[in-house]
Amino acid sequence: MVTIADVAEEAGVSISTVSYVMSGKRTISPTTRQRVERAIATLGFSPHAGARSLASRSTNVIGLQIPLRSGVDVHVVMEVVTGVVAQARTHGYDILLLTSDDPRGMERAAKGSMVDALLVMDIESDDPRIGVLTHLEQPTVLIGLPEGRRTMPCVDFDFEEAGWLAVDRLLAQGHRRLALIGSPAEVLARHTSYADRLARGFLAACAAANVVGSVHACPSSADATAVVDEVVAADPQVTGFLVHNESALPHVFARLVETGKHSSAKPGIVALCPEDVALSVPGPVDSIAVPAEAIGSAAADVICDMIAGETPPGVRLIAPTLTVRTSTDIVATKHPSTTRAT
Amino acid sequence: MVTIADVAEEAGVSISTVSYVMSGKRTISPTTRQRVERAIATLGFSPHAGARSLASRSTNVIGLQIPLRSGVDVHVVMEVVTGVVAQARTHGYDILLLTSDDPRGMERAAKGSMVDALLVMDIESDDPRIGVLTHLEQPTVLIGLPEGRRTMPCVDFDFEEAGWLAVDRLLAQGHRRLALIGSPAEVLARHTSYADRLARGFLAACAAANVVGSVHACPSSADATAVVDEVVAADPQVTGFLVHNESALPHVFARLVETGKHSSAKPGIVALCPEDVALSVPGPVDSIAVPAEAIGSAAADVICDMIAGETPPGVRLIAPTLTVRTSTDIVATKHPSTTRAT
DNA sequence: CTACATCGTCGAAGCGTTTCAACAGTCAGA
DNA sequence: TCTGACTGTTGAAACGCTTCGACGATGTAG
Repeated sequence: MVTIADVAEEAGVSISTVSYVMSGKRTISPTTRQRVERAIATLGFSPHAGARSLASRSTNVIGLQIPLRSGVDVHVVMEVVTGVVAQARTHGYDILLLTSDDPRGMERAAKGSMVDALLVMDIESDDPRIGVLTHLEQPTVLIGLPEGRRTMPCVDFDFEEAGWLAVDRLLAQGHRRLALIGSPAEVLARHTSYADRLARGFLAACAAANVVGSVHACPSSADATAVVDEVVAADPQVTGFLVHNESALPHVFARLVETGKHSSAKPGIVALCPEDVALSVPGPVDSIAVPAEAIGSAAADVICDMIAGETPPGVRLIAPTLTVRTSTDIVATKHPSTTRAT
Repeated sequence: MVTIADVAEEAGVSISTVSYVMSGKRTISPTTRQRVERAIATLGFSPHAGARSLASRSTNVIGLQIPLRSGVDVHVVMEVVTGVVAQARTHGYDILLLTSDDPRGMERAAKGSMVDALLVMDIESDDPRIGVLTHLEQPTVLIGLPEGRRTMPCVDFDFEEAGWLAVDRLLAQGHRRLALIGSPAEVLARHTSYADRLARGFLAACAAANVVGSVHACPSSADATAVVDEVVAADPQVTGFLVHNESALPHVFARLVETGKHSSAKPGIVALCPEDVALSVPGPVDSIAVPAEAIGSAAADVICDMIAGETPPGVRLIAPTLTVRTSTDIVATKHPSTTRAT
């Protein structure tokens, strides 16, 4: 292993000079800098992460808790992770993967100084992990939005607003009885933050417009077809559907087309999903994009800022955007950006 | 921060004694051990990972390179990751996420002593990263199977054998013209290891049986339907289909049912995908499970053994299993385990 | 020409572990 | 009773880096 001492010797300078060249924390003459940089290159030196973290009391690693629970949308999770990793790297941070849903994994990483900060996904409305997290020294950011007093910075897509936006669109198309075909039952049951907020926005918008709206759990499989049939059987006059379930979307779409509830002439669906999923369905659907990768990079930005000592933004919500595909004039209706602070 | 010195003082012993209690590398009297353990518990001590890695020259972290390229099956990737993380934890290892496809990310992690070993997914038949990896000090395991001289331990599902097995089944059902509906074109184009091997096994089995077999790329979207139509148009007599594309499966299934190529009475499909995907399709299909999580934990086992200094097994392939769902007697045909070594 | 910043560099003191060599104490065998 | 082996414990030396304080050398103002 090549150490900083080897570099120092090769360059004919002291160890501290090499260190200062690398960190830029002191002014160094151009000639010295060049000699050191050349020595680093020739020897292929890269500093020992452990030694560095011991001396500097920081690791340049962020712990990322990702959900393994059933019912979560892997596609979206992966995109969020992608966004986090890529953006964290631009700030010079690596990602340590934490998967156990039990918060002791995070505690272990934090107390063992393995990470400088924690990023937690798959937040529930009343998440039991938050208690543990508040006692840690490292800054923490939630991807999601718990209910009640928010003691911790949060980043997420504005699902509540997305509910309003979808209802707006369905109303504009003349629908007066709406259904939200949502996440699998287990996701709703544990009050996953995004599902709760979407339902809240959807129902509030329906109530505000004095229109009937109902929320339905839906499995991520072909059984989604059955759910559609049940919803229609329960209220045959339902004509507008907000679908928030990536895996179920193809099935729901197919069934609604079959039963004449959706066509390009008479559209009845707004899909809430990543763009490529909306495009992969055999026919046009209006959709609100879940900007999963953007959520990830926003979260990475926030947490890196916090590590750098900047004050966290409280809550940062990414505004939804509706893309219309069912009218002949294809337009992207951008919604005003709603970055709120708490 | 509470250090080992605090624990030592609290317990009334020396620092080294505390260290030996934790590592178990020396015999300690029961009374001392208890005192130390109590002190650790009261103070809530957990050792500083950086200091530990500096002194012991090992990090207890494994770097995992996961693919972000287009066309890969996120579902399968996630399951592999799950398996890796869970199994690595049982060996006391954490996972550092590396996502850049450029091998310099891995080099950085390795040379900076951030990881004790590397696990690389999404291997291509002639993977350019392997050259870089061989020059690293840390042991490396590939999840996948490159062609040619294998200088590195590999773990994977036996896709080649799966090709044979699928053909066996289709032949047994009386099919004589077979098609493999496979991965997206970009995956085939870059010669992703599993796609190559599956095609090889499939074609070899067809040739051995003196039967027509063809391989087709297929996008992971509703356009899969078009691919089915093209395949059938090109050779209307094709009756047996091996489908290896999780996202396309529902569409391919639907189209083959519509066109009368598949029904429970006259089955024409073998699906190669995770079990739950095969079960989510609206009707019975025979399937060969891709045991993604098992691949992940097998890889974790191998790499942990290597770190522990045990000799690697060369190549470890997990044998495929066919599950028959289209006959009235539902049986799992287990294939003889084929763990080969190179 | 002196006084005083400023600049570039260096020596050395940590950072919190692990682990080696050594050392008291106990015990069994001669 | 003495010797040697073994047990349980300890002090101190690494491990490779960051960073503080100090120190000449140079430039600038009085």
